[in-house]
Amino acid sequence: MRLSKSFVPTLKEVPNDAVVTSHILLLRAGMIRMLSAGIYSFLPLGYKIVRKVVDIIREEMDAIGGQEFHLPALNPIEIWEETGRVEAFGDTMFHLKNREYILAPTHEEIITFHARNVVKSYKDMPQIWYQIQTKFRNEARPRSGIIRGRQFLMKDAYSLDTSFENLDKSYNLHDGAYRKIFDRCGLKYFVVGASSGAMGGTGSEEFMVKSDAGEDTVAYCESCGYASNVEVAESKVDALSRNKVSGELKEIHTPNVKSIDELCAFLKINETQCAKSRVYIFNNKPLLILMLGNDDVNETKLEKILGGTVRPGHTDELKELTGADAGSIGPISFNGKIIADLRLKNGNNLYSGANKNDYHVGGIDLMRDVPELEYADLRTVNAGEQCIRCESKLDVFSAIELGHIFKLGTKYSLSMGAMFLDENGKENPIIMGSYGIGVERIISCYVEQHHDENGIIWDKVLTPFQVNLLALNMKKGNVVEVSDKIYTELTNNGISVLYDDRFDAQAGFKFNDADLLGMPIQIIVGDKKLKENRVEVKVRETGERFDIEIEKLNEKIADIFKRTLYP
RNA sequence: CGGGGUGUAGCGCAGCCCGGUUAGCGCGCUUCGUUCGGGACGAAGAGGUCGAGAGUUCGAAUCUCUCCACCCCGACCA
Repeated sequence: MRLSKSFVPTLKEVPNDAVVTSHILLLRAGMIRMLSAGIYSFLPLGYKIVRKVVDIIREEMDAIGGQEFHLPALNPIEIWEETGRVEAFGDTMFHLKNREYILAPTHEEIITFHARNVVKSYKDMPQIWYQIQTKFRNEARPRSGIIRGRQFLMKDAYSLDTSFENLDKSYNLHDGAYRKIFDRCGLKYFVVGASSGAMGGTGSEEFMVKSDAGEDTVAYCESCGYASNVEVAESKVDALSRNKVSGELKEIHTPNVKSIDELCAFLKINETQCAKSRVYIFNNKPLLILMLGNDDVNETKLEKILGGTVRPGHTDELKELTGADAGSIGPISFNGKIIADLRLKNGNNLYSGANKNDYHVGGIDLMRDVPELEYADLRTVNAGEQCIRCESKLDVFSAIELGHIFKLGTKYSLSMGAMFLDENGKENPIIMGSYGIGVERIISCYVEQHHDENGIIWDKVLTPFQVNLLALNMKKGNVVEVSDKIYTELTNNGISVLYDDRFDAQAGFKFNDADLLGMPIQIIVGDKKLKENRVEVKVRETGERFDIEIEKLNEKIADIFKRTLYP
């Protein structure tokens, strides 16, 4: 492709609204442009990368027996009402104004719709159905360029099986395919145990890329490889040990003491002597959660235990429900259900709020003073705690979710009536799995992982063109002649070439654009070296430069490509 | 949805507090000339409903109100 005839609007300056590196570089390289918050156009160069990613995904999905569909993004709302997910998605789902349609945020319902009409016998399974298609989610806050958009490309796959054992097989096939896909794309990633959230189901794993731009938080153990989304992560922390003697309940005046730290400082006690209270609303009823010291409530764990969604109580509700403001709330005389974290189990001589502003209560014995108290693991894991498996120190960091695989089980088949007859003529629900990959996120993560101060560094797999040919001075006849010849020859040999043949652009301009765009090999044709019948070859990743005789150019390029740029 | 910020030429910004010629600067763009291997130089140009609407005023980019858009933090999120 001749750059002089192409639309590749590179930017020298960083657009004001871009903060995340991948966003900045993709904008500057003329690969994407924003239309509206969370809605992006791919320009020709960027779309070439999308197609490369999609091709890899397609190959690996086909390799595990996947069959590609193309399902409608425009869906009648009734199908979504069958599973109750219109409500579950809430405002995240786009609704049309002039017809009872929605824009699909995912496709479990549509797949199940087709499955129930067609898959009637155990002989019809297993099936793996997938598509690579645009999804719509009305994100309250899109961010980080194409990492979180309101419209985005997703590879979504669904498995249909006769049993949970067979679901495991389909799930493992996807696990393997996903690893191949991300490996081939040149990504460093890891796999973590995850929450299945609103998707429902019995098990799930996420494919994560470590990144400050990420919105998920991951706990990771370097020594044994334990990796888990903090939503479900566990660590080894000491529980309370019960004192032999329980003290008397006593109310203590604690003016202006709100946080656990303030309480400890005021009473000169340790935080492990404190029970922190958080009030949630579950099914319109108040729920008090007790945590040891400064431990944070993990709302995902809480919701899993309760089997429904909770919300933190509003400030004005707290006073009404407990008689006190946040900071003075506690379990004694609390009117409602109370659940305590396992670390507090059977603790005594504890301090907590008195449900009266500026007062705390000491000498609490949970066994004595909080009857019928339930315990559960409700903690959020912190960095530096011991790994649940090997007791080494856990690392906690941000990560971008690239893909997510779920064992759905029967959630959709039961609610939508997708049944089959087994070998004994007995009717059973289809056992389903669902598997997603964010296409734009692969690209963003790649750029996050492969760039330097000058721009993007593509390897030979995802790059929009394999070679960037720079004719340094188009006003010199010999430069044009040789460049044109190289361009034609390489193209005829099946090597894709972006040919910077811009007439007016100066050498420095072309060098900088080439580094920004990041094709793996640059061939630089300049008057100076042409006099010795040589051109320069530069490897973008390493910065290596070679002066090559024109006759040996093909050989050299083949040689460089033979080396795996990212092993 | 809560908090904070921004909106002036294609991009990056100044001007606004303290209202007053024809709204500036850098980059980019057009034309001509010079230059030509790391974002050149000179000269001459084009390009603006100052986010939108209403108000105050003799006069508004500037003050007031409403709305919109975008960014960041949080909440939420498969």
